[in-house]
Amino acid sequence: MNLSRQSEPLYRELAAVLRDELRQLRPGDYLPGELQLAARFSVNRHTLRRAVDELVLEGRLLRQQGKGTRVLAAPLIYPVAAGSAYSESLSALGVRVEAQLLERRRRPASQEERQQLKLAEGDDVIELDTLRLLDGQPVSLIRHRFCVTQAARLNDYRGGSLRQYLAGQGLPLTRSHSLIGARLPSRDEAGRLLMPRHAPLLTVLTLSRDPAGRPVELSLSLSRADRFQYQVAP
Amino acid sequence: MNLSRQSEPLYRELAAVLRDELRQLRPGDYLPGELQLAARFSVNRHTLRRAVDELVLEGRLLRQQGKGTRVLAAPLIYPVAAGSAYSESLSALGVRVEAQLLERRRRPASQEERQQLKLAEGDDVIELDTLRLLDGQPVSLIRHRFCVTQAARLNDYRGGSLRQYLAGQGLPLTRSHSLIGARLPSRDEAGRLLMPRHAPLLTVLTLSRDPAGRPVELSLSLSRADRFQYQVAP
DNA sequence: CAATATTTGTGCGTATGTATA
DNA sequence: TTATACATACGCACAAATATT
Repeated sequence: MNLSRQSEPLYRELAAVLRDELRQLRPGDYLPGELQLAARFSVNRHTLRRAVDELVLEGRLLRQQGKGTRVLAAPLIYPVAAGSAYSESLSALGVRVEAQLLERRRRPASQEERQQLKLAEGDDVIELDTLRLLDGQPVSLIRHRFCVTQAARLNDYRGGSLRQYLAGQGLPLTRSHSLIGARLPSRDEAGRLLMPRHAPLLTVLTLSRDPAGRPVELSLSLSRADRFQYQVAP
Repeated sequence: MNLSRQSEPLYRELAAVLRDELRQLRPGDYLPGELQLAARFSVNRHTLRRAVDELVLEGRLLRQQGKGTRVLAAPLIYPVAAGSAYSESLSALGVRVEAQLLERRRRPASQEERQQLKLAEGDDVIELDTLRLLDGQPVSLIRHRFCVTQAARLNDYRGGSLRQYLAGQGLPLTRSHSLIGARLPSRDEAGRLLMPRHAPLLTVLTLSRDPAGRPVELSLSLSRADRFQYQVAP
């Protein structure tokens, strides 16, 4: 096979060929070994690895030392309306929504938390970490922080829609404002979301208020940008 | 120098050392050459390059073939209110805002454009590409698409705030809804924004309407996520 | 202007370490 | 234990972009 195109380096030519061939494979399939592929294309293993690097960066492949290199599921975007609850708008689309409670902590509030939630120095916050799954695939990692005055209401929460649960407890929340950004995941976050470290996260920091307008919850959601977009509607 | 490694690979130890030393340098400074650095740490040039790769991935360094490797400016976040015009909210913060018109095209509308802008089959759109600079640094790449009926109004636009210009032409626009996501830049986009290919972009697709409520403009903005966050306020 | 040096980019070869089956 | 997979690290050579003489 002749990979002579001018101007493009060999490893990117290779990446293009592999990118194309990936479409013949199903998610979860393993790529042939690096030595085998390098031999097939008659290139050095380093060069083959560089080509594979490109596809890993693009989020198409997942490398696992000792096991092999797997094809990842094709990205799917689930638009989400900002105004409504997370779960409702999605289940309306026929998507299976799950939420797992990962951890529950109580600790002193940071300065930013005190400012946003109008807390006094020395106050504690309750922190809940949850993982959101859409159709069984992890999509968002959410860190909720509540005033400690709401602790009693949160005691029995075990999973599922947190906003629905709170509404049932007599505490309907409305979003007050959000700050949206993007960054790369930490090693830990990438692990929990089963994503490559090189694919971006969409970050949404939201302050929510109770019906009386008091700030109650500060949440930071980290979502796989290849599975998720955030919709702002009037 | 002994880079004792228990668990951490050499190139990441090196990256940590370099990351630390970068704080002594000013943005725009050049790093010593690769051969020089490799010699100083007594490692192979590949290993040194791999360490530098890490910092390039993190957006701290910019490589330029034939010139050298430069230290980039520390990330700065400019929150932007969704409701107001891009320029106003920023110049209020004392930031120098510029907009360059890169390109102007007229072409047939795509299906999505016809649907969003309520156009008929065969209608054309006017497409303007602009580059936004904050304090002289490129931050956003924006693609504006207008109904061809607005063509006359756009003829004299050469740069600066597009919304302000249009308001002056008797066409004040208001945002109707936005879809926010994140992805990695293409090679071309990264080049125009002077950013590494591995740092994420925040993408905002916005539909704007004229005072009568008619959809007039569809814009897609691509912003460096390390310089930009999007704020949604009520 | 041309020639040359410097700097990063690409590619090959080899060896060894580490995780997994 | 052994075999196989990916991970790290060394070496050398040349190409391409840029700067300098």
